[in-house]
Amino acid sequence: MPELPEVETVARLIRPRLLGRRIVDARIDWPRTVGTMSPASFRKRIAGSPIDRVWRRGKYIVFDLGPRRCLVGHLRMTGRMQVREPGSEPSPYVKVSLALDDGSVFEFIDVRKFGRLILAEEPDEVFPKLGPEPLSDEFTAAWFRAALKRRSRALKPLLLDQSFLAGLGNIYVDEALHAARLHPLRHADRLTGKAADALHAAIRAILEEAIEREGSSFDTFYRTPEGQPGDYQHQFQVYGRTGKPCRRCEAPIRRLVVGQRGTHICARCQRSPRGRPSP
DNA sequence: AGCTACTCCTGGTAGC
DNA sequence: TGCTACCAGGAGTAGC
Repeated sequence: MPELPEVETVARLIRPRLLGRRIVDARIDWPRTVGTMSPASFRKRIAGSPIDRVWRRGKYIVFDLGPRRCLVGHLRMTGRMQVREPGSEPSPYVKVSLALDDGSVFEFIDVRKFGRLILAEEPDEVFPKLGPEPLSDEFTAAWFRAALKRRSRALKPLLLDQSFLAGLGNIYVDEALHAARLHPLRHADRLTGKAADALHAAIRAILEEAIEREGSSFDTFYRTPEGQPGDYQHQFQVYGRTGKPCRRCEAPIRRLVVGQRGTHICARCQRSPRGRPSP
């Protein structure tokens, strides 16, 4: 599922194809994708809009479309965005198409239809409360230490909470916790400063490397807008490696369920909150 | 505050 | 081979 590195990759790859273009028309094949606005209204309002900027916040991609108009996209589970050349065949599972002034077409593709592409005046109308960007200067080790101290929740649900920290999802949370040798059920306020710093460093390092590798493509869904798979899945230490040996200690990777989410750990490297290896 | 349960979806796969 | 049942999960919401 697309998380911060995948979303950042999408933004980087579609940006040069969109900047300076103007949207001339829209086609909506699945009305829910554009939220509560009617397809007719969406089409009428977006036509003629210039694409001034393409940026990312957490897992959202935002298209600034002139004064007091923007398009806010979220890929959720299986969403993709791409810009196809004039005259080329439409992709399967396209939910929204935006015809651009050079003949190319922006496509929002989404097999499971969870993704959204919302037209609004300001992004804040669409964004829920979002925590800091993990790769920004705001996300310092000191801030993270203090923020963890204020929360009693288990690390896994806390790190998945976008209002705490924006951009992490199931994969990168599991990877970061393993890198920092922390069990997903450890409680945030019980971490030592050293452990909090290790987690902070792990989150940043993993996200940076994943972006460098254009994200992860562990199943048939995620592809970069150029149609290429990402490369970070080869770096996975725990995610999707149930039963395989931990690359650090050889113990088999275990899968558990935490907060309805599949969770992957090395029971030897990541000690349970009780201080014993997980059952 | 933070937990669980439920909802939205459908391709892939396990089991028969 | 062909069918059915179930799984994956981000995030919003409801209820406790």
